[in-house]
Amino acid sequence: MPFTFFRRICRDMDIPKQYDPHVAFDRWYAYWEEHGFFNADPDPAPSSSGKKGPHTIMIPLPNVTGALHMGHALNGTLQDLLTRWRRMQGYEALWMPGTDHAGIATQAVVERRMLEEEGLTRHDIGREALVNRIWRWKDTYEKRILGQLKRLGASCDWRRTRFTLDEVCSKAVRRTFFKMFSDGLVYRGKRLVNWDTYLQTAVADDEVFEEETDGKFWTFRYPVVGDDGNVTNESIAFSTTRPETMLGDVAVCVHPSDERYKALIGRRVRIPVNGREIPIIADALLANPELGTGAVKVTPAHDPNDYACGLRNNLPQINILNPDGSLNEEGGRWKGIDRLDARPQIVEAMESLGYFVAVEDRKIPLKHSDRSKTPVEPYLSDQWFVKMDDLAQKAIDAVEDGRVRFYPSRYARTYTEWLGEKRDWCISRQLWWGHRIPVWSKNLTAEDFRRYEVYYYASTETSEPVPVSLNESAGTAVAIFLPGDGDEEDNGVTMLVCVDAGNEDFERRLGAEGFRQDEDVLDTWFSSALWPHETLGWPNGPPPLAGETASEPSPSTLNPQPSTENEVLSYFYPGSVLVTSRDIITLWVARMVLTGLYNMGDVPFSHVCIHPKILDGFGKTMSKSKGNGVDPMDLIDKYGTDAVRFTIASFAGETQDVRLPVGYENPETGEVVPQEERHTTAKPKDGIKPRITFPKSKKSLQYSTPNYEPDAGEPVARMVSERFEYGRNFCNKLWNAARFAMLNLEGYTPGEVKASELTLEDRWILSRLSTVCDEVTTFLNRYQFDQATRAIRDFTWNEFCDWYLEMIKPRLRDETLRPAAQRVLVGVLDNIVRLLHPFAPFITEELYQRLNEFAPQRGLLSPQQAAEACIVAPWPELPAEWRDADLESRFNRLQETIIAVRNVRAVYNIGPTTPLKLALRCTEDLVGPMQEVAGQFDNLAKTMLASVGATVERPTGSASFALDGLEGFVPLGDVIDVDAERTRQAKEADRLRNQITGNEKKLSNESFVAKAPPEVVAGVREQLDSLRKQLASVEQILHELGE
RNA sequence: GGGCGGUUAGCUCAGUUGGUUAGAGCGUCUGCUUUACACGCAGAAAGUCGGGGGUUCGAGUCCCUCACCGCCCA
Repeated sequence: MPFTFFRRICRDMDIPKQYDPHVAFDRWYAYWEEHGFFNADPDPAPSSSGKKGPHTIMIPLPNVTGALHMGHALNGTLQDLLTRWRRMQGYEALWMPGTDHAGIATQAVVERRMLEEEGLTRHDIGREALVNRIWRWKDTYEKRILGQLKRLGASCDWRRTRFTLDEVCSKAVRRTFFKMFSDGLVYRGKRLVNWDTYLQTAVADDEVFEEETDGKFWTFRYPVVGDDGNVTNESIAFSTTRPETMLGDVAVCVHPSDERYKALIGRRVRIPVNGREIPIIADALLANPELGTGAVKVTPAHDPNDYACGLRNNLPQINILNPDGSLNEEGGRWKGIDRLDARPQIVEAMESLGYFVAVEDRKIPLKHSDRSKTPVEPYLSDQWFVKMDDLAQKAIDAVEDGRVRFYPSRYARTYTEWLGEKRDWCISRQLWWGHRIPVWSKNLTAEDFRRYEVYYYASTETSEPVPVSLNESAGTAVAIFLPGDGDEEDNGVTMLVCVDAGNEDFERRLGAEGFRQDEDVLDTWFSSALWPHETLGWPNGPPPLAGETASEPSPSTLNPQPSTENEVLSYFYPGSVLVTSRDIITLWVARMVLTGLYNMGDVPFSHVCIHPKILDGFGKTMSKSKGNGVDPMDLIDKYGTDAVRFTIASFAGETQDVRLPVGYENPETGEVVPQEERHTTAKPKDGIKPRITFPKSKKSLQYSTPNYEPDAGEPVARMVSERFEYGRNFCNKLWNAARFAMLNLEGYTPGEVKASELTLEDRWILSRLSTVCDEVTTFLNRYQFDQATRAIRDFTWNEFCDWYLEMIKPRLRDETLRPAAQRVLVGVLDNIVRLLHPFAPFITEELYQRLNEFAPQRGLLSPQQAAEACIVAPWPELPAEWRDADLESRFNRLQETIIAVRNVRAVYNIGPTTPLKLALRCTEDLVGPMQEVAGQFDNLAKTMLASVGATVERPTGSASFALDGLEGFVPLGDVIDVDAERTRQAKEADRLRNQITGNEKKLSNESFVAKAPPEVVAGVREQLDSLRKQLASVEQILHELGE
């Protein structure tokens, strides 16, 4: 058993001076997993278990295309932080892990690699073989991704890990599609898409990027056709960057108010390269009289603006391209030639026909496919759509009425405005990797038609065809009928049948009858939209947990209602909060809400926490493909998980994205060179790979960039970012504070601490601790992670370590005072450790377990048995009565005094071991308190409080300071440099005078006194008073120095 | 073109509903092996809050405008 083993280690081993994150990771991650602390299950007895109920977070499923990057590390850290925090608060906290098949991205990566390494295309190996290869890729990366999450400390319920293409998710996808199809929400239609001619698939708008390319801007003329059908001398000129699209032109368009062309509107022109006659039309939206010739050609099938114009003006759509980018039969003599090769030939033809006008070079913004990096073509193709009007409206309502709330709230607008467009969702992708569209179709023969005519009439008797359920399949298949899409003139009727999951027999029967399943797969977002409920087992009941034997899958039935027997689903749905970055609010968040409402009748989560993005040192989004990315695993290697998490959490504020400048490190010497932009774009030149030069060690090393792989065996400079020293140093500080405490716990006994045993510093630290616990809870409630980290860090370092620990040292050396000091110390430390656990789980578990060894019973202020582990220890909550503003301000006065003495020491360059004396002149009410803490002057400033009182005289040869209601004198004898001291005091006097003038000005301003709130005016008066007193003291000091 | 966010110390960022002298970490400078910590301790220097205009007794904070950077949508 690892724990008893650890007990032994603990006794026998000294506590090292430096925290070793790797040791802690190895020890505790396995321990947590073995004890099942990550597992979340429905609470069978919610009324008596003491649990606060469920807290559910669904991971924004990383896609299996590649490894995780800094963005994922931030995203994962925040989710784990929330999960651990809620778990400690007593919620049944579920963090659901899983990965996404990421259709096009993954297929493209595998295809590209296959082509590079083996020279094969997907058409060479076929659908099944390609899909098998992608599954192997998925297995590799899924493993890697889950491993990365674990190294980040993720406390996911790994038993519930899902993959969007696994059986559970597939059934949910299939059911949703079937349900939507049955409800008439899914339809097939033509649409202009971004066509990747290389991958031969449509790519979504967010999968294309624009790049300036060198292009040409041609101007041509089309001759106007006379009434006799022959071309006239008149012509109309237009410009284009893609001359080949002339083959698909269906009109020439001018602005209705353009005087130059008014007379031509309604007449016809002839396209010289194919002889087609097309009209000249007027359309104010498309033609801009200010641009070029003012006339534009209209190619609805190959340009989005022209497409819209075509719809407005009832123009035909002529597709001129084959899927591979070559021209089809519309290309005439260029049929079969790639459109880019045909382009110059068509220009030449126009020129020889005499219709060429001009050409100029021009930079053209051209859309490229993110996946293949080749230019995309606007292309008209058959696609499947989901009708958005009603679904989108319900999802908008859910945000507007507050059932779903965005943090920060401004992001709600991104969501509602996008959904408000209610553009139908194109859900088909021409890919092989994904959920195949479960629709079978056939152009019905006369015999087929007789068999299905009942359904045909049922479906088409209404003005708009409705889906009808087929009796042959026990209601698990529905059909719609469309006008035939065969090539023949009279092609009758096409029947489309959508089949629910689990009806393979019926699918086979359809196949036997000559029905063919749609080749396309569904958009990846269609399956990830179901993530919040499909992972919990909608619609077939709780999925088997990994490691358990799978139960028989329940038979699929046509039951559009959510299963009421699935207690996992009913307990954990709806989720609590979705944590993500803003770029997928529309693509994913909106669609999850929409499908959640559709399938479950309820929103998938009540909060959406939008966190910043991590940018590189130049303000660019970090990505592996840009070469500016930092691998979080490298950072974890170097700084440790706790440090990376704590630093990352400190980034996560509400306002903006975070720049993360990085450097390259020479692993041998540790020398770091800051990254420059040229490093990210450098490419091998003449076979020589770029190197980073390290000026100090006079070495140069290769480094990894996406542009090339370092040579095998070469030492490689690794990427680092010194900002993570923030977290590392803090962890080490905590470690050593705990180390100090444990070294001083010798002889600790648990026991109640009586009020009388509490010293000033005890009361102060308890007051501060209580405040800080409350603040951190509040910040986390608002997802203000940066504020939470700051509150904890400042408290732990600047208050607990810098003051409290220093102040109790004398008591820990005193036999009689030690027991109470130990009890308060260990109690405070225990709270700090628990407070920090969600941020830095490993160091806190390590310390908590060590504390369990030294002081298994501890607490504020009466001892209790500590929890088995920090991960399941209660979240700190301390009495509000401990917060004492008055006491804190008295304590601040003490701190200020000590700082002033230290200042004297520093200014006069007096070593820390040289004892000093201090005389304090102060008001009567301060005499007692100052005498009480006299020991602390000695302890914290090596200074003896020689005298204190209202009438204390300034000893000659003293360095002095003046605080509010307090003057201090440090006799320095010969050490004092009178000139230096005079300069110092004169400077202080100037500073005070400036402020006094400022305040006097304010008070002499009548409108300030009249209009500002009275408490503000009073505050200024009070301050002025105090400043004047301080100035008087300083002037007195100066006066004495002058003598 | 529309929308959102940003511009505060050399760098990276905080700065609640307007109200004392604008903060932190890193870096810089000075001193320190002070029995938890040099991944540390004690000090110090450093900002015309992007420019301009306005509202107000009072603006880093609210309004207008311009410039630049980033993202989203067309």
